[in-house]
Amino acid sequence: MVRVLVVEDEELLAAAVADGLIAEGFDVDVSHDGPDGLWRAREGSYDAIVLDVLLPGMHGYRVCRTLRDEGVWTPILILTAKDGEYDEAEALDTGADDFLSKPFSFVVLLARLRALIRRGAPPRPTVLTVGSLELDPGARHCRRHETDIRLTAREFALLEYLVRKDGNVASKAEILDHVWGIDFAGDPNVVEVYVGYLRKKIDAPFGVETIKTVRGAGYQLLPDE
Amino acid sequence: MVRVLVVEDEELLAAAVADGLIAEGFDVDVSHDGPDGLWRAREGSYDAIVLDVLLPGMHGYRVCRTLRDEGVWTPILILTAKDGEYDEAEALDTGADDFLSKPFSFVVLLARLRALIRRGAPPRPTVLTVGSLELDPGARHCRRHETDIRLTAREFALLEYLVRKDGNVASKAEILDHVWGIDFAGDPNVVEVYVGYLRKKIDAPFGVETIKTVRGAGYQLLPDE
DNA sequence: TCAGCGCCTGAGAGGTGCCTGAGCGTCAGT
DNA sequence: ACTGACGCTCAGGCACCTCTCAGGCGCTGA
Repeated sequence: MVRVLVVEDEELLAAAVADGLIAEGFDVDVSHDGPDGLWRAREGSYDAIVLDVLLPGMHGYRVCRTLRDEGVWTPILILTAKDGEYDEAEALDTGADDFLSKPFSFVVLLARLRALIRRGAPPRPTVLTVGSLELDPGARHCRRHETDIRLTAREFALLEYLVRKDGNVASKAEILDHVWGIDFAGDPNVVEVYVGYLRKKIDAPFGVETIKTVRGAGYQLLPDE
Repeated sequence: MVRVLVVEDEELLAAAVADGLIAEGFDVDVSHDGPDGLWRAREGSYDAIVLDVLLPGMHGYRVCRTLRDEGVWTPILILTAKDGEYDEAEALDTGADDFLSKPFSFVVLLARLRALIRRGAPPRPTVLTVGSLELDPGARHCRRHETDIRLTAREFALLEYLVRKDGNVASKAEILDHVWGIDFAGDPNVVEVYVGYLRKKIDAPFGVETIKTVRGAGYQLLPDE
């Protein structure tokens, strides 16, 4: 079963596209605004996404860019009403895979969508590095200096968050929100505890100190070399 | 060095495109007719091909189709003077990866070409392999070390999904969505049970452990050698 | 120098996720 | 109807993970 997500706020157009795709044998979900589309797309279980640029709540380009930044590489086809050439270039630069300007014919949409799905989500070099530390969120691998490091789910999530902060300081509240979830009601001390676990695994064995405590502000991950 | 082949018979246009691409740092070869373009493209050492449809000697669509039939999956961008919508669909169906109708702007060509190259040539093997494990989705065959392995439909679907993940971790929810279908309402424990079945069939008899459990994240299939 | 606060850490209880064997219903072939 | 293969559910058990707690350390400002 091929699953497609259609993110489009114009009810009529969304319904038309969805019906057409369903008639072609696709399994279609429809979302009507940016944040909701982003949320669904994040689940990562779609084979392709049709994304409008003018969306309530969040611009299509931002949805696209956000997904790519989070390591979601589901093929994305951007729909836009503008047809200036630079828009097209811009769309592709945000990490979209294809582009179609309204008004478009359903036949073209279908052909392009099929081409995207046939091609599939390309395996990208998703490995994040900070100094000698390498993190592969897809494969859930972590290594430093050719040495594999075993991390638990929480440890990995925390480290990934710090890595994506790219050297900036992450406050404890921020970490709690993103790694533990906004509904976490427990002791904020967990963060300190888990930072401790991480230091024991990714710093201490290598004689480095890359997770720095910024007293009163939070934590930051710095390169070791 | 990124190598691009431009197959275009109009001298002026070919020169303009080639010069522009060279200025952008690409290594460009130009071919002026169909058979010659096909011949060069067959060498397979290009990262992308820009292909006109109206060519002396051989139509661009035939060049494209022939290459695909021969197993050459270099990304191809088709250029055409016609702009009827069905032409576009047709171009993509011959196995092209993208499509641009003349007149086009160089900025767009560049953006699209970059997108194609970034994406790379999608590997389309009929037989998937992970280490010594071979999987033929078409024939529904599975073997390891010359030994045929009998799998049930579900087991095969699950294994195929894991293989296609290419070493990345597949979460249980994701597996349920793709292998059992999004409307599956039963016990998520089935995944664990079927992973157990697979391990008994493809790992245990060969003394290897290729299906790894990533606690809190999912499962991943790794090569055995 | 001292008080106070923020951070670190070791120990441990409790919980969750995962594995497995047993067993039931269904369907196709005999 | 019998048999076997298949798909799935269920419950027990284990290992590991997650989080709490409390004592102690060290930085900071008065």
